[in-house]
Amino acid sequence: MTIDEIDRRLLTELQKDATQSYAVLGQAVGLSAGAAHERVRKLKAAGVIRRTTVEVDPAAVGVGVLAYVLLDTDAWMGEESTRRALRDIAAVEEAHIVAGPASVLVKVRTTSTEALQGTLRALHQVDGVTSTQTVVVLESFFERPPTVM
Amino acid sequence: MTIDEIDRRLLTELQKDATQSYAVLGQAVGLSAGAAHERVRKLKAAGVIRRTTVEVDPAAVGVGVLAYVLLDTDAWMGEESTRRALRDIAAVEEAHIVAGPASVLVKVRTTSTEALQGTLRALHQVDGVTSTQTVVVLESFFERPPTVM
DNA sequence: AGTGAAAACCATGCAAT
DNA sequence: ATTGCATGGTTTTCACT
Repeated sequence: MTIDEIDRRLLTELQKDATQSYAVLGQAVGLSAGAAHERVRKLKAAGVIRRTTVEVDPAAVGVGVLAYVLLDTDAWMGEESTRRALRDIAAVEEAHIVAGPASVLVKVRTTSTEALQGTLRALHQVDGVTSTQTVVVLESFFERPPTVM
Repeated sequence: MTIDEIDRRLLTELQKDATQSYAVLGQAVGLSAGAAHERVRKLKAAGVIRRTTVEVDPAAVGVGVLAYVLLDTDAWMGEESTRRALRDIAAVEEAHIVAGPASVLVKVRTTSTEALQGTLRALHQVDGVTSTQTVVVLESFFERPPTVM
């Protein structure tokens, strides 16, 4: 799908607040409500907008500990089984195959440092994982949606 | 704010799809539409729900390169000026103060590896930053919202 | 806190351009 | 592809429980 400047502005507006009416949204980008609606419909159909969701305060729902864990491995981790194993660990919020010394990077959120330890144990038990390096977050400056280029 | 089991289920439902009507949402948790609405209103007022937003496919909007960068520093980075300097770099999606060898971890998304290089230069120019270690993502397994505990 | 209903508002579909 | 309008559905409010 081809995205123009108006689409980009619509996406940025919706990232800020997806509860806006199409009338307001259209005004923000210089379009009628109907036209704004039609463009957003197409952005959803094309998968540019994956879903409408709520951003939850992690600490408020009991997951106040954040850490990034590098997984060193002795096997190729690009298989579906690896993906599933990581997805089944609820504390794992992101998982990426990375270039460089370690081969997998995961973002982990837990209720406590004790629970973090439990998650590290679970990560060690994933097939192919030989060791882990953990970076614990002390304070988050910000987490925001990707910039729409 | 105190969050009970019904709130947790509402939050999980809304993370999956925030366009659901309160009638459907209420049914999913065994509540009337009015009661579901009132609970969601309180969750928003208390800041448990930070905002309603759209999840955009990064590649579709031109930011297909993802990397994590560890910043080594020779000064305390917990100041507002540091926060601002990092926030002003559009490619920086997350920034955290971390324990361990490096003191700041940032998540970066760019249009190309050339643009990534430009972002690394910008990060080097932030006050206190002495060196950077970059981990480039080759493939993302998944990125999902935090689990509501 | 939850229910049920009324009123205002908005999304959605369509005819016209 | 955008506009303006009609309609059905949804949010929002309120009196009652």
